[in-house]
Amino acid sequence: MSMDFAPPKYAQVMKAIQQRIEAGEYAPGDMLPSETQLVREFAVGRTTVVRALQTLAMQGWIEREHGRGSFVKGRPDSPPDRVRPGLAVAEQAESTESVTEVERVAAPRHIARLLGVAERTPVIARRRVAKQGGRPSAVETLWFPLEVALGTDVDKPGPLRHGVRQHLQAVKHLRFDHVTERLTARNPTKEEAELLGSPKPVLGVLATVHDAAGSVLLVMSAALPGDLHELQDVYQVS
Amino acid sequence: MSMDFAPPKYAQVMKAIQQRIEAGEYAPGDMLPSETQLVREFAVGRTTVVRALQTLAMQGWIEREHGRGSFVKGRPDSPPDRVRPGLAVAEQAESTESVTEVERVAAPRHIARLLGVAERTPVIARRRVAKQGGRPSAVETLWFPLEVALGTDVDKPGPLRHGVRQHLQAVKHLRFDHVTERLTARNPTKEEAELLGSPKPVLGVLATVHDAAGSVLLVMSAALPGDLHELQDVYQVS
DNA sequence: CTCAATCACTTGTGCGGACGAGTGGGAGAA
DNA sequence: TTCTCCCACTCGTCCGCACAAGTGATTGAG
Repeated sequence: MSMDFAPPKYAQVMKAIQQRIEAGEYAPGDMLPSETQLVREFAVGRTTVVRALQTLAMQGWIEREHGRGSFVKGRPDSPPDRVRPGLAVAEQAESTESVTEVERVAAPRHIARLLGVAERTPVIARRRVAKQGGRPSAVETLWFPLEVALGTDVDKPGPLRHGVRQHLQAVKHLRFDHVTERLTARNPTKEEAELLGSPKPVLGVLATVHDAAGSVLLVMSAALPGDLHELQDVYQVS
Repeated sequence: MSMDFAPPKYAQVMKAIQQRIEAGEYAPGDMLPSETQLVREFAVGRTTVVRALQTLAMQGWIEREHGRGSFVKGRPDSPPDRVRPGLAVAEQAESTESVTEVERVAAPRHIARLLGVAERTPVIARRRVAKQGGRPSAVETLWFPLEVALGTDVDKPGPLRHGVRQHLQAVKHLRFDHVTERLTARNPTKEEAELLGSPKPVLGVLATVHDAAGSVLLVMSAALPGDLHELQDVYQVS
């Protein structure tokens, strides 16, 4: 029985209206059908219609005027997507060959500083080699404080099929809140060069993942060969 | 009788919760009182409390988890400052020594493609070497289509004291709208290495500056030595 | 004709109730 | 002891209803 869940009704109403706006059926400036009419058309309660309309208004699709009606504004423009290598790494599912090493090691100085622990404190280091078309395309190491790793599988060599973020949230309710990312160009370390099979310059990424309280959940360091990776970013000029 | 209207109850509830979050009474990560408790405390219906909480969640103050509770995230921050080397370069004032070369040259292929002109079309190349503490810290080249450069000083060797952006806006009313930026790690070209005085890997930045209509105003290419530059970025996890 | 009251329509806000589903802990069975 | 089931608690959604308040056209008194 793989019954797919129907989306909530207010979302269905929203979607229908959005589609009509995009299709031009409701043109900018037009008045939408009144709440009462929508109630009849979609056969739902007014609560539901109102919630759909108010959400659309908050998202900028429409404008509502007390006593007059709801009016189409058009598709709201959203901030363009950005490249976030730090998050992508934590999001990524792992495959069997990607995880090469998981150990408990003394934290190197720069990692310890980012994790907020004393130098040489034991931490979990989880190293992975990402591949594209059979060739290694990146070397990534995830560093976890012991408190974070405790009771999870991040300190076990098996691949995490749903990615680190999902895993931490599922088993320990740890939620990612924000990421601090530092990026530079450097030569790969000898070890990275071997794993990558190339001594060419790499993008060095150092990302710190925090929870809502600001505690550091993990640090990610990665080497992305410059000839394979290009980070793109589009932004508005204020 | 100038009775001020009381704000709606859901807004009062929102405001109260926001204030408690700002005051630290509800700290990030904390669980908020349950809907039922808030109903009792504020003496309103659940509809009202739910609306307040859902609005707060949409605005990023809190996070709601089905079956668990509502949790404080903190004051929603405006998008954090990002590093935008592309824009910084155009914004920067030039000093006497920084501009090394201004020529009219045939556009190299990759630049021509970004400018949207045919290969080998003549364009203006404006090269600069940025310095920090007397040492060269970056090599930047700005490429302008002739139509853009016409009537401006960007094709003249004198330094632009207020930066390229200001200059273009002042003399030709050209306004920057958005920037597309591509970033990678590479070895410096022979020329760049000489100017920088070092063969170490560099961050290669290629930025395209557009106006509101999408036309390309200029392309910027830069080499930022990895040992001198680190780009930092902080972002919220959705 | 002018103007004000009225009325039908719109959205804004609010309540109480209902049922569903996810979570987590504790009681009880194995 | 360990595991499973159950139950209390959470939020998610939806309904019907009610009344307030803004808007604009119609009506009717003057």
